[in-house]
Amino acid sequence: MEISIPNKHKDFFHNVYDVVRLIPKGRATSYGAIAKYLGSPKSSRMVGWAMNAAHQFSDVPAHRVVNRNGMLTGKMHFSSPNKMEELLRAENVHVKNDKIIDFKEVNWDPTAELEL
DNA sequence: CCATTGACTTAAG
DNA sequence: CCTTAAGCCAATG
Repeated sequence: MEISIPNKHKDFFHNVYDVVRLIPKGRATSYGAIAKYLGSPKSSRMVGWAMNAAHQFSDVPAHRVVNRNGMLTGKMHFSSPNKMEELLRAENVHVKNDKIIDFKEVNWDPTAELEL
């Protein structure tokens, strides 16, 4: 029987996964930052969609990807609604009221860090 | 093919 | 900082 892996080697999704894997521990980035790094600043939603499929990969720390406001918008998509928050907290990232405290300090911009 | 939805972003108040 | 409205793009029905 065939494996249910939806994709192969398109680009956007694969690209997103690569960037997310590069996010340092204890850091976080936003969907828009990734989208912008990929050349489509307006495709922030697509990044989120890609992350939804990213759960198939163990190397993609989706918990390090939050929205621009530092809010854990995707927490409900994890195995448990609290899983994302715990993962972040385990990396010394303080989360309060479903959003990252001092997000500006833990924010990791691929465009700046990777110096495209 | 058209309509709806969504792990978003930006702008305006 | 919070709310509302509009824009954007692909997947899904």
